Amino acid sequence: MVINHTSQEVHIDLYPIARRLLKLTKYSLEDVVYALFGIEKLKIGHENIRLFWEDKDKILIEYSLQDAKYTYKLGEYFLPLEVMFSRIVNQNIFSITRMTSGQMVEYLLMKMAYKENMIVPNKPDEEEYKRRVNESYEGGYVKAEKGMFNDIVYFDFRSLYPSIIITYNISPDTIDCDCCNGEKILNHHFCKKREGLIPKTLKGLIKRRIEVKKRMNEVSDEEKKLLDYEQQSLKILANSHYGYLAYPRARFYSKECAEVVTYLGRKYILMTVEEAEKFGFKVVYIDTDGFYAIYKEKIEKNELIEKAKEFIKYINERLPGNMELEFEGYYKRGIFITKKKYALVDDNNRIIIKGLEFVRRDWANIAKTTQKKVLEALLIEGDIEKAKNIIKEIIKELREGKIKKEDLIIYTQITKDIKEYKTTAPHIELAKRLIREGKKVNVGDVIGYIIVKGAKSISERAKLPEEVDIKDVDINYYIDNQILPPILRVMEAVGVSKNELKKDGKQITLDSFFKT
DNA sequence: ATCTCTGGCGTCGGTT
DNA sequence: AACCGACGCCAG
Repeated sequence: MVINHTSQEVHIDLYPIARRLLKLTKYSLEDVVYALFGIEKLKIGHENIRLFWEDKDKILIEYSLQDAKYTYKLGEYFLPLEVMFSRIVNQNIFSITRMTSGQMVEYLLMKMAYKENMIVPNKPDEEEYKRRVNESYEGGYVKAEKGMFNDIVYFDFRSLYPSIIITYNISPDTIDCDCCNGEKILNHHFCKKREGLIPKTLKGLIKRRIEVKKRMNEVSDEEKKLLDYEQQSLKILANSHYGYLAYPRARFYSKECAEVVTYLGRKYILMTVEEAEKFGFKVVYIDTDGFYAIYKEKIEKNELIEKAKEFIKYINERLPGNMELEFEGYYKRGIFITKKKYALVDDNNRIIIKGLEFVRRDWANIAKTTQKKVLEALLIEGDIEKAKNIIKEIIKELREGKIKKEDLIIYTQITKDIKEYKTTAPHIELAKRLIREGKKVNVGDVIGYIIVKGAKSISERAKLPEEVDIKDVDINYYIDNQILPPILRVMEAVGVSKNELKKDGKQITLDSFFKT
């Protein structure tokens, strides 16, 4: 896909951009373009090759026109961000579009190092790379309490890791310098006299972002859009610096620096949580740089929000450097299931779902939508009985065969060469069979499959959707392994135990309970 | 030929 | 039945 700028020889290949986007989805390029821009799907594939020969001109013109539309729309949508990266990192757009974030950070740091008259370290050789890969260290702090809560507030640090790096001057060129001998953090100290390369770079990015955001309020809508892209790209780059420090192929690698960053992150989130509890909050969920809390006693919503703002003021007066806690929002109800899995609803009945099966690609649609309906019943209406009825209803429909094939497809990605897999799994076994049949399966392909009836293992019963007759679908698999587990986890979190759901039944399966 | 990092859950298919 | 490694995908 190519943009040709007629007045000069600008030649931008949009495929790398499209590929990056597609990697995140289970959809084809055509599907995505259709969803984003509403351009009709059209392929010059087997389906219309006959048409191609019969009516060569027409189809060729149509195809070309559509290709141009695709290209234009993709460019319109993605190029501004790439252009901004290009300006900040000072590399041409062609290169930028095929760079990873790690590479962009590296080029930016090299540019800064040049300005500072610093010598840039070499890339590691393979031996050094392997050594680095095996170095591991502790990351963010996570803690979760199971249950449903009302009147929840969420606090989080504004760019926690970047602000720690700046505040403590953490950088490969400042760690354990010979000129200072200050306070030790994890047995390391950081130079007090010279500003490090990474803090300096981050400061620049953040300062520019603040300026851009300020300017956004003063300009036309047209210009505002562009500034928003600039602001976004600055944020992405700033947030990538911590990861870059621990990236084994980085020139400016320093596991020690990364380790200190996460250590301080844990220290500050725990300290802040402790202060919040002293302030009267009860913290129910913590993850890395933010936490959800309720108030120890029942108070009005407005009062709660006042307390939250008071706490923000109190804590920010005590946080060092440019570290800052923010009051992100109020939620009228939330269900916390495990670490990394929870759902919330705000005042406008907007539901936020994190980590649950609903947001994952590798669960069948029927399981995901059922979970969402249950969450809606619980979060918006607080109605456990209604949630149970939804489950019964879905299972009844499934038994009656009222189900679309598409809702049963499970999508899983092939992430490496088929020969390298050590275990058997449905998508792997299916991919192996496709290869045996002479079809091509590439790394990165997303395989969609449906489980059919039979006595063999699940892997052996995974079939391509087009091979499956709806009558052969293993409904029991979908009920017991797809629909029930995700919703039971939700129900358990709101205090309905599995046993309770089973009633007094000993051999009564969950499935049969829901049938009645 | 790689693809910024760690923490974490849950499935599948094995083993004991 | 309990446990474990490989795997995929998500949160932050």
